[in-house]
Amino acid sequence: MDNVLTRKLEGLSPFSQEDRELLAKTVIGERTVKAHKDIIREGESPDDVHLITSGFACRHKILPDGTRQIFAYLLPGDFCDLHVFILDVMDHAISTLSPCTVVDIPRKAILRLTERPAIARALWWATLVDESTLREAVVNMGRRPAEERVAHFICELLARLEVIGLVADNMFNLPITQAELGDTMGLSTVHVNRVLQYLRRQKLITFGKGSMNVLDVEALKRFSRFNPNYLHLGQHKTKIDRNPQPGHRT
Amino acid sequence: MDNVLTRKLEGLSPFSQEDRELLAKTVIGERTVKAHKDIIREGESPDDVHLITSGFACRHKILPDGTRQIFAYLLPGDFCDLHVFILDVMDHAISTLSPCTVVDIPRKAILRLTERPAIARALWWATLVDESTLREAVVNMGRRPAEERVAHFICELLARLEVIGLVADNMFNLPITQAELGDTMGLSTVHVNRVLQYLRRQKLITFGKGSMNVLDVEALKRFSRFNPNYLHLGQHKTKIDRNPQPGHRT
DNA sequence: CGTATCATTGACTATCGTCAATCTCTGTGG
DNA sequence: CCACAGAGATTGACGATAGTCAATGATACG
Repeated sequence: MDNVLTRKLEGLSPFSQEDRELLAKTVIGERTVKAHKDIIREGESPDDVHLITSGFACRHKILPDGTRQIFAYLLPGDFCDLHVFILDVMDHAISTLSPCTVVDIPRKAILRLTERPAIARALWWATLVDESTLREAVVNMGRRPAEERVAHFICELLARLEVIGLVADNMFNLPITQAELGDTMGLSTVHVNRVLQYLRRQKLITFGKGSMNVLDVEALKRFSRFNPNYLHLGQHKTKIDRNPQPGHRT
Repeated sequence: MDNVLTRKLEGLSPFSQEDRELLAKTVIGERTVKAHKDIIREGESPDDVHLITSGFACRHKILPDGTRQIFAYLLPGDFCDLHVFILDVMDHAISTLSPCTVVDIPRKAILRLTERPAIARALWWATLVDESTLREAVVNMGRRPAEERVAHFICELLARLEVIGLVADNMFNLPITQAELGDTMGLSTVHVNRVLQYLRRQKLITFGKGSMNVLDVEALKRFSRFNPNYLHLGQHKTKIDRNPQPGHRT
């Protein structure tokens, strides 16, 4: 049974047995972190790199006026701060949304990983997919009305969680509040609530008690014009993109 | 006289004479591209990497309904598509906003660059700064009202252009239309116009005939709560951040 | 000049935010 | 077992920000 990191990185291409073993040896020493705790704060420059192995965390910034913007969800298999190798300090914070387990990986171990070309390439790939996901977040905030925006976000989470095996029957754990969803989508809590009700009325989803249930995947994808290309799923051709959207032209 | 690329990459740390020479040898063979032309289209996987050496280009996506979202400005010294080394295809397009000059650099030449540790590190750094800038774009779209959003964008451009020596007297060339500004900020053309008028009335800027003039830099930074940390300017401590904003707490 | 592109304006609308109250749980202490 | 507190979800009323539409200016270019 491979760990989440291996599973995710093999999205690009399969590893040799040695690479897989090295990865397994590297991902050891899980610790638990409670919900709503900081893993790294803005301004810090941690010695270890942090890998989420279970639970939901997020990258976010808090503005001078106290409002918050979340710009990325970190799921099991995601690195928090590979970049601190190069950039001196964190320019944003990383906090847990739900209880998480985290592995602290020393810089040295990461350097050892990057000596293996296949792994180095996979890490590079993961970074680029993060960047691509961020670009889509800009599109989402800039050009989609609230209903589509939230729907698109749900499609993205569904696709990403499916890859790491955390979706069953189009349903997944999402133990976050509507206020946190608002901080993610750039919407007020009240408006998030209205949007969720709309999506429920449309029989697209149900959401409550920390669980998201997508009732009609195809309709949700159509509604939000979800095109999973930007996730560069590669090997992971799961059912989420077996029916690619034809280009809409109006 | 160093080229724009060298000048930009030395923001992290100075290069040896050999590294500087290698960079100079690599950046040869400029070609001109007219305004509003695609440099790379979505879906392509170019053989060469493209470096902007003068003019403004942008990363953008066009949505099914025809609306467009620009999510990054590419200035002289910026690479368009270093990532196509790893990701198979472009998930977005890159087009010129103004007339540009571009250097096409073959994959091989890039590989030769990355054999020099200092250069490899600098390229890695540049990629991470791009990502950080993208994060700030999400914050900007999600949590700032239109006036601050546009003001913040102007501060960012000012800081980035200053580093490469394209600002004189707080004034810089910006030959783009208000519609393009709208596609950048997630605003309608009409609203961009209203916002620009507001900023003019406040005596913060003037903008017209392809030229942006920041009348009161400090006031503009204060107004948009601009904190340049995310640009990781490093060596480039120019006057833009000689007066860092104290943390506002309300 | 005539045309095209961009900037500007006004009137109207709609999306979304704010405020404040209420409701629904869930867990806790008595 | 029940009352109560606290967190989060939900509602309604209202206002503000930003979009749409359509007309009008301004400028540049052939």
